[in-house]
Amino acid sequence: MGLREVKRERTRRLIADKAFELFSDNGFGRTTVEQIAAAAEVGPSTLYRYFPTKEGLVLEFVDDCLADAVDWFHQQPAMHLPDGLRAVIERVLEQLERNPERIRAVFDLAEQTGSVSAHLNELIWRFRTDLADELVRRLPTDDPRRSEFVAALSAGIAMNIIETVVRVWVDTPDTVEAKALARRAMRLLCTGGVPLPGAQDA
Amino acid sequence: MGLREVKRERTRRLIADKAFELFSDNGFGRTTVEQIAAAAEVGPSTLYRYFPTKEGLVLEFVDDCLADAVDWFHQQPAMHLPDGLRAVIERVLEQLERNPERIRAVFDLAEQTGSVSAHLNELIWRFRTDLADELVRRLPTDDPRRSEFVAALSAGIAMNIIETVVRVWVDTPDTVEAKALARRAMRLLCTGGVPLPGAQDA
DNA sequence: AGTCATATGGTAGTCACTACCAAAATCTTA
DNA sequence: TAAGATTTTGGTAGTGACTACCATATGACT
Repeated sequence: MGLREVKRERTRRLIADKAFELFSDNGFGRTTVEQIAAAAEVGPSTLYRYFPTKEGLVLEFVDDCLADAVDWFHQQPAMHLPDGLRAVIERVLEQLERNPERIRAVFDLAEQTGSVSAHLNELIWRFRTDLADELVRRLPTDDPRRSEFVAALSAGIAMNIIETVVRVWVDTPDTVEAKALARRAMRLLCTGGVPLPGAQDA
Repeated sequence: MGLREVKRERTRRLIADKAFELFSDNGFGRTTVEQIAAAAEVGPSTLYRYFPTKEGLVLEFVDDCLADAVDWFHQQPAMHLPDGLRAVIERVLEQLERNPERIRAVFDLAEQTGSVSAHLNELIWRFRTDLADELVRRLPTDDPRRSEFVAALSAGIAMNIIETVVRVWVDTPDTVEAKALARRAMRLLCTGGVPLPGAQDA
């Protein structure tokens, strides 16, 4: 790896770190990108070469985790769908757990700031569609409509579990591990602990 | 109702209609709020008194539909949760179906424009949390943690069904009705047609 | 050292959005 | 209906995110 890439990596990290620092000190809305650029000792135009938007500064890590999980799943061999879903869910949580403070910071910012929350939800939505695309490849092709429908619903359920687990997890002092929560969620769903709409009995 | 409110209502509709017109003609990104204000023959400051953001112009109808459904559910008597979930889902779809062209336009814009999609997802997320708050009131209070968890997952599932159904519905020539799709989704979920993650058999 | 590719900082500009104020329209009451 | 109170409106000035563009600086290669 040449010096160029080393520097690029360093600058990128520096910008993101300074950004989180300023956001947590002064709040997202009361921090300007100029201030971030100044703190990282780069020009604003450089900052925008690294990050697409102010919100992107916050969400890059989450984006990477989700993208990684989709890639990873893409390379997995064929397996039964329930196992596959469980595997992606756990993969995402493992990725996120690599940096718990960052995740907490992200969700704190999202809770306080509408535009961050919106971009986060957008990210999540994209993950869901990517996952659905991946799932549909593993479903029978005789009735494409049905398979797309099933894939979309399945991806939604996986996403739902991840999202719910993470939200609980970030609000919890670090005694709980995300994967245990996820397993609990899956058990609740499979055993009827969570009521499915339209089911005959409660 | 005084003349004031009549005019307010008229102006509000006029602005939104002109906005959709311009967006569909020139695209969201290539339309400025000044142009919209000019087309509706009001000043930009007036436009901003009616709508919070450019995206809000697009999403007001969806927002109203979701808000209505939460309100409506809030007033419903106690019922078994599966029936309740089914009821909210159908209520939302009924509301949305009141104005199919608008919904299609909204989702078209969301597909083309990131910021619209982000705001839409944000709206959906808020609906999900509101619904979860409502559900938790109807669950046992002996283990609040568990009830919150179940409520969040249930609300997510309901939202998932609504979202999936609507996305299919807007892409479909109007031969299909949303409620029928929703019932199909519910049946798939309850009968194991959709694989639940971690289930023992596929 | 010299040349090439890329990274950087700065400038100028667009546009969404806010705060504020004076004028116009509507409502109220005598 | 006239006068006053209240709400609605349009305009001005400004902030800040973001883009396009260009000249300069910096690391890469021979």
